[in-house]
Amino acid sequence: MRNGATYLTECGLRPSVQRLAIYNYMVTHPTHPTADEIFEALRDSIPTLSKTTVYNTLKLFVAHGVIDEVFIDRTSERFDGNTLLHAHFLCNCCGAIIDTPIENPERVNDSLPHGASLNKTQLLYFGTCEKCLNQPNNN
Amino acid sequence: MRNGATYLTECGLRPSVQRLAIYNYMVTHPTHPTADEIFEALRDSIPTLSKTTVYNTLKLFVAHGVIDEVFIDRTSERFDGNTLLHAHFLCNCCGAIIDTPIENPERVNDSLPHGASLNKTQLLYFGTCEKCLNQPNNN
DNA sequence: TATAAAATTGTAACTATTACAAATTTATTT
DNA sequence: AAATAAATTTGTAATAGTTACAATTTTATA
Repeated sequence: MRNGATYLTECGLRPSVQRLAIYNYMVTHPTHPTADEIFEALRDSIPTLSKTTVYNTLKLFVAHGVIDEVFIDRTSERFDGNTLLHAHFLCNCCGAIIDTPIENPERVNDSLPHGASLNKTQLLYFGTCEKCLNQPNNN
Repeated sequence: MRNGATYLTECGLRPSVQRLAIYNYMVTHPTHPTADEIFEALRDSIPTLSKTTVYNTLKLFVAHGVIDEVFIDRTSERFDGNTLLHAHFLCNCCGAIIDTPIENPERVNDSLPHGASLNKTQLLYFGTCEKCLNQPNNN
């Protein structure tokens, strides 16, 4: 596992206590957490932590390519410590966001508009996950 | 072009003046408008129109499959009168949302999680459109 | 025509996010 | 080491999109 402080420094960001905690939370929780979830998770270990800091830091991380934002949930911003290309599946039943590898990554950007330059691709699926399908109550 | 009133009726929705106006706006404006844009565009012809009605109607349309919601813009809900599978490109420069055909539609759902059932797919691109690339000021 | 159901409306509330200025921490210079 | 400057964090208040809700209006049914 990559050293967080070193990595933030490499990305041009000073590895403050808050930034490091947020970064470490992201890489150890591949659950696409919201700012509020991160804030609640870290406030015990950093009692002075402000929610504004969490928002600012996440935005800063996205701007520096440290993390990604996933647009799969309109109710809250969701962040992803894994910046490598992969697809996301949102289960409409349990709300889980599941990562999946993209089967044909060399083809996923074939549908760009003519002449456009590309910064980011998101392949999003919405449906019901296997677990929920096997729980008869939920259907 | 499909008759709006007939289509709404087929979808189990009463074709009120408001619903018909919103539906007609959607099919004649493939710009992925927000609720507010639709409200502003229709308030002249329907002076009593309420923004709540626009929101409610759009949500109702989505629930009945009359239109889709596109998750490409986190600042506002964006709606799409074209419910056939296609990709979306958001230009970070001018804000335009461009439709593109999906080149290999038979492969776009290959990356589903194991055992999951699929309701909807969204293939989103973010970048700079050809027009903005050709305007040196913006780069 | 009377009654019931559906749809619309306006206001107020809600929630996620951002703006901003003050306070704190960290780095740099003297 | 002390003083100064820069960067970061913090808390509060504001913003904006969306929703809840109850009242009103419209449409359908009896």
